[in-house]
Formats: sequence, C-alpha cells, structure tokens
Amino acid sequence: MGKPSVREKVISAGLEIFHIYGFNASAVQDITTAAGIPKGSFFNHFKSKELMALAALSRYQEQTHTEMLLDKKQAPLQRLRCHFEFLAGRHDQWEYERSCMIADFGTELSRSHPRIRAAVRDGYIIWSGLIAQVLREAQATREINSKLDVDQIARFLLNSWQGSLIRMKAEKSRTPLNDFFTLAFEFILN
Amino acid sequence: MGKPSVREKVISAGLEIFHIYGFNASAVQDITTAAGIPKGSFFNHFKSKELMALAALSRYQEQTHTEMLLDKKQAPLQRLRCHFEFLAGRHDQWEYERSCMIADFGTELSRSHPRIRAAVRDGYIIWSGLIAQVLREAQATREINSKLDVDQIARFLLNSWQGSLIRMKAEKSRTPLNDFFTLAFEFILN
Amino acid sequence: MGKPSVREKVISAGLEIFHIYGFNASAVQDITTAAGIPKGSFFNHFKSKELMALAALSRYQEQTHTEMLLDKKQAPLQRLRCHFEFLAGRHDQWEYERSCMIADFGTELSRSHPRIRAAVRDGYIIWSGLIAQVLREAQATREINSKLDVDQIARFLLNSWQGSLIRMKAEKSRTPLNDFFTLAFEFILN
Amino acid sequence: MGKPSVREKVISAGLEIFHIYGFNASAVQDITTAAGIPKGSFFNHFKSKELMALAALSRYQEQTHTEMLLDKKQAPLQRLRCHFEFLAGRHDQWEYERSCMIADFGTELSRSHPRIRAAVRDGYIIWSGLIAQVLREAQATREINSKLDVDQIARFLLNSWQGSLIRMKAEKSRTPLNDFFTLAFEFILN
DNA sequence: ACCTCCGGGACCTCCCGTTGGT
DNA sequence: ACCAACGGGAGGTCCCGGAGGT
Repeated sequence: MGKPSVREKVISAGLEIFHIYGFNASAVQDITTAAGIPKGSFFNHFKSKELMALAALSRYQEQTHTEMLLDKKQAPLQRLRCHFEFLAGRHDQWEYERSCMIADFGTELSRSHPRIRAAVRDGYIIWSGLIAQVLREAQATREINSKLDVDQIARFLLNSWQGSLIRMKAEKSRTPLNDFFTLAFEFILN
Repeated sequence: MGKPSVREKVISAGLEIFHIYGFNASAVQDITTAAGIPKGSFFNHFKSKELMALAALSRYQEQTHTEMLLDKKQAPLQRLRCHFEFLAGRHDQWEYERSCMIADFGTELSRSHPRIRAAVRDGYIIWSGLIAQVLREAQATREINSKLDVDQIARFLLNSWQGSLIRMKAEKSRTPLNDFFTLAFEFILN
Repeated sequence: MGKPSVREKVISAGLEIFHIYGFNASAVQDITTAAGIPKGSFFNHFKSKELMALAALSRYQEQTHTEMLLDKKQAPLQRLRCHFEFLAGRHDQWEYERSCMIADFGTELSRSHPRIRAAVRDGYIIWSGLIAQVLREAQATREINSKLDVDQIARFLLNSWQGSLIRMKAEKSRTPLNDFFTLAFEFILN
Repeated sequence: MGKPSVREKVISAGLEIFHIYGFNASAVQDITTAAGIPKGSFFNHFKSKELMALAALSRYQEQTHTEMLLDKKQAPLQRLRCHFEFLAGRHDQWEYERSCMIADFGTELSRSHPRIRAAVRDGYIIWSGLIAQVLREAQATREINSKLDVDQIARFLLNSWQGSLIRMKAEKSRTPLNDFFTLAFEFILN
C-alpha cells in the first residue's frame, strides 16, 4: 500500500518502455532495469511478457481520462475538444515521439497476440462509444446536426486522430495534430 | 531478368513477411525460408535487415500505384476515389489482416531506425503531395471549393486513411474502410 | 564456495583456451564446451567475450605468482632466478606450446580492444616494477652494481623474457629459455 | 610489370592489414577492399587465406632488409646498429602501433597453422643467423670479445627486440625501443 | 583471368521463462 | 515473495571459399 509495490513499478516502467520502443523491441530486462528491480521478480507478478503488456495497456487507457468526455459541466463539443487537447498536451510533453499505445499495439501485435488484439479492439469500441455519446448530446443541444450518424463519425474521428499521431511521430512535428484540430472539428460542425 | 534473382525473391518475401508480422517479429530466417534461399545468401544482397526493410518499403510504395492519381483520363475526384478503392481492394484480398506498411514501419521503427523514419516521412510527404495535387485540380475543375487548403486536407485524408487501416486490422473488419469512404469524401465535398 | 561456480569454470576453461588458441581463434562455444556448461550461461556471467578475456587475463596474472619476488626469505637475485624458473617450469609442462598470455593479448588485441591493451600495459608496469624492486634490493646487498638503472633493466629483462617465449612457442623448443637464463643473468651480473 | 598486378595489390594490402589487425581479425574482404579489387579475385591468386598470409609474411621479411647486415662497407657492429635503427625508424612512422609481423604470426598462429609456424621458425633462424654472422665478424675485427657464443647472443638479441616491440605496441611508446638500444648494445660490448 | 553470385556454417549476443534456494 | 543463476533456442551478422558465366 504505502510502498510502491513491485507490481506497480513494473507496470509503470513497462508502460513507458513499451510506449517508446514497442513490444518486440523491449526486453523484459529493459523493463526491470528501468523499474529498478531484479529481473527474476518480473515473473512473480506476471506470467508472461504478453500478460504484462496487457496490464500496461490497461493502465495506459486509464491515463487517457476518457471520463472527462462525460463531464456534464461542459458543453458536449467543448468536452470533446478538451479531451483531444488534453491528449495533445501529453504529446507536446513527449515531444511528438510517441503515438497512441493502443494503435501501436494494434499495429504490431494484432496478428500474433489475440488477447492484445481483443484488448485493442475493446479499447477502440469503448473510446469511440464515448465519443459517439458526446456527439449524441451535442445533437440534443443542437450543437451539431441531428441527422448525422454519430457512431460512424465517432469512429472516423478516432481513426483520424490515431493516424495523425503516427504521422506526427514519424515527422516529429505537431503539424498533424494541428491539421486534426482544424479539420476534424470543422468537419463535425459542417 | 529471366530468372527471378535471389535479391528479387528476398524483397518480395520480405515485403510480405514484414507487412504481416512487423519488422521486429520477423526473423531474417523467416524471410529466407519464405524466399526459398539459404540464410547466408541474405547478406550477400543486403548489408543488414534494416537496409532490406528499406528496400521492401520502397517496393511497397511502388505497389501503391500512386501514379494513378495523376492520370488525366479521369476527373480529379474520381481519381482520388479510384485510388483509395484500389487500395481497399487489396485489403479485401488480405482479409483486413494488414494495415499500411508505411504506417506500420513508422509506428514500430521511428524511434530506433532513423533511416526508416526518414523513408516513412518522405513517403508521407510524397503521397500527400500527390493527393494535394489532385485536390488542386479538383479546384480548377470546380469539383470542390477553391478556398480550401488542399495541402492540409490531403494530409488529413491520408492520416485518416492510415488510422482507419489500423482499426480495420485490429477488428479484422471492413467497417473502418467504409467509414472512411462515406465520411472522407463527404467531407471534401462539403 | 563449495561447488565450483559456473563463473569459475568459465574463467578457468577460458584461460586455458585463450592461452592456447588466442582470443580471436577461440569461440565462446569452445569455452563453454570445455567448461561443461551450456552456451547460454556464458553471458549470464560476462557481458561479452572481451570482458571474460579480461577476467581470464587477471586470473593468469595471479597465477604468475609475482609475490615470490618480494619474499624476503631469499636473496634478491635468487628470488629473481626462482621466479623465472618457476615460470619456465610451467612452460616445460605446457611443452613449449604457450607463450605468455599477457604478450599474446598485447600482440593480438592492442589495436582493437583498448581495455585489454590497458590491462596488458598495467600488467607490464606492475611486473617490471616488481623486478626493479628486486634489483634495487640487490643493489642494497651489493649483489649488483649500484650504478645501474634498475627500472630500465627490469623492463629489458621482462621484454627479453617475453620475446624468448614467443620464439620458444614457434620452435616448440626450450632453447630460447636457456638462452635467456644464460645471458640475462650474466648480463645483470656484468 | 607496368600495371601493378592484382596479386601484387593483394599482397601489399594484405601485409598491411594483417600487420595491423592480425590474421584472425582480418577478413579476406577487408583485404580485397583495401586492395581495391573484387573479393572473388582473391582466390584466383591464392588458394586460401593462409597461403596468402604466407606470401605476405615473405614480403614482410624482404622489407626487413636484412641484407644490410652483410654490407661490408660498414664495420660489423655499426651494421648491426644501423639495422635495428632502420627497423626502429619504421616503427616511428607506424607510431608504435605495430610490432614485428613474424612474432605476431608466431604468437597467433603457431598452434593452428603449421606452415606458418614453419615459416616463422625459418625466419627466426635466418635472421638470427645473419646477426650471428655479423657478431662473428665483429669478433674477427676485435670489436667484441672472441669468447662469446655469438649464436646464442644473436638469438637473445633478436628475442629481446621482438619482446620490446610487443611492449612498445601495448604502450604505444618508444621507451622499450630505447631500452633495447641502450642495454642490448651495452651488453654485447660488455 | 576475372568476378558476380552464392552457400552453409559459425560466431557473438540476447532473451524469455524456469528453477531452487532464501 | 523474492531473486540469482540457469538454460537452450534463436537472433542478426560475417566469412571463407566455390561455382559458373563472361
């Protein structure tokens, strides 16, 4: 409780390492070294590297703070913008060297690790579901046109965001994020 | 010319293997086995796995047939649609198990392999440049509004496409592609 | 303590193998086979072949028993003679098939392995320093002329010894050793 | 004749490469690259790397210019001094980064390559034979004591020289050479 | 005579996961 | 629960030498 448990240290170091270098390029040893624990301890807490990656992915999703999408204190579209700006802020800090870990894992591991693929898919569904919900509320408040297919738009927005992050990482430049903010919001507002 | 050179076999097997499993998850031996050549021959033709990946990426880009974007025989927007439909057709064949190799490499290797990062970046620039060019022609023919910032839109379209492919791969479903066709083209037509 | 640790087995097998075949001609596998351990274990104990060679060199130096040079129970020059005769005895056992590992490593690795070069240099300095010390004591006891530059002579003696060992190895004959004993001691006694 | 034959280029490049890096650390490719010829040509001229090393060693010995030891125009001991000073001059140019290739090959290859061992042994015999001859002449001219065993002294001198070169290389310093000149000549002059 | 391409074996290094002792 | 030591199976790379066409 008080002391950061070994398990905790592994997850947070692993999250970082995986996010930066990817799953296959990261050795268990790299993670335990970063966590400051002996390598042997790793497998006391996680049956395998894959299961540990799942835990890290889960932690990553918590840190996405999607709950702010449902915060009724702000107008729906404002929430949406805040959400993406919150995320963009993290990428600023990371100096555009990391894309979204969900997409990273999806790209790298969909074929080989079914459980990770499932987690990625669920992540997509939940996340775009929340965005769709926000858009529905925006229809209710007439911020956007009520004829739109909000589920489809939510998926499209999220996909565009993810794609923008990958280009951002390759170019080490904020431009793709700016493109997203300019065009994605213009798009949903017609 | 006549005989499929070893080099050729390596590139085409490597392209396939890398595209399916990713760079780090593919062993040189997997590639040489698929190519039906002894492992030792690999390094007669490529100084390293990385350089071979660069060649495969290059080959992949050729197979994207972006030249069709400049084919004056069709109206600009029609060309754009054809282009993405051509690509979508390949993903149909691949049963939605592969995303775009440019984005794959960007995601997995941007941090660790500067030369690949550069190739990915160049790929993005060239590709979105071509799309921008098509859009410019579409402005000239009044297919789309002449006030739009075509460079920005081109980047955004491409990013959305890439993002859609990743989700497609994770879900093993065509839905993200359909979303893209519905919304992206609606978007540029206002 | 009780069980001969794997590390210990590696060092002693490696010392032997390196001494006989040289660094570059010895494969890690040769060493692990000789040590009777699986190859994978090698790198649990040594980060690299080079670092393991450094450990072996260190062990080799211990086995040179230079401490006998300082054993006050014998007259200085007697100590010197005993020291070289002790060494010569080992070469007899080795059937003149091995020269001095310090010189071997110096010859083969000075250019390519700075850390080994440094260890070799330090080995030379320490060893000839001890010899110089003995000579100084021999000056005090008037066994040898007090005007001599003992540091220089010590270096020269050691170099001659090393050179003799190399020729001995090439000829697989004790002659160079005998030459050394006859002439080197005659030399310091004038 | 006119054009430096391929064989010639290989020998001179190989001599250099072997001398610097040693036999096992030098790849055939390194040599052909340095020689500016395609690798395939190597084996047209030499059956194996070992045989080529033998040729290089032979060339090295020619460049030692031992014939100057027999040049009657100078007094015997003067010839000896000139000879070693000629050699020392080359080591100055090489910045003390190379020892004697004969000793190098003896150290590294005596155990594994019988033909090279034989060549090394012959080299030693011939060379010390020449030195003995000079010393004999020095006895005739009464430059040195006629009771000395010139064969033994010649071997000892050569061994000391070789040992000095190895230390010189490890220390990258001329000191061992200076030690040799001071003490070896003092020694033979009593 | 030349030289491109080829081949297969080995080399150093790494890595995931286990085991056994504390 | 912890963790040092271990294990064996690749992983990427290199390298000597040969085959076959020019």
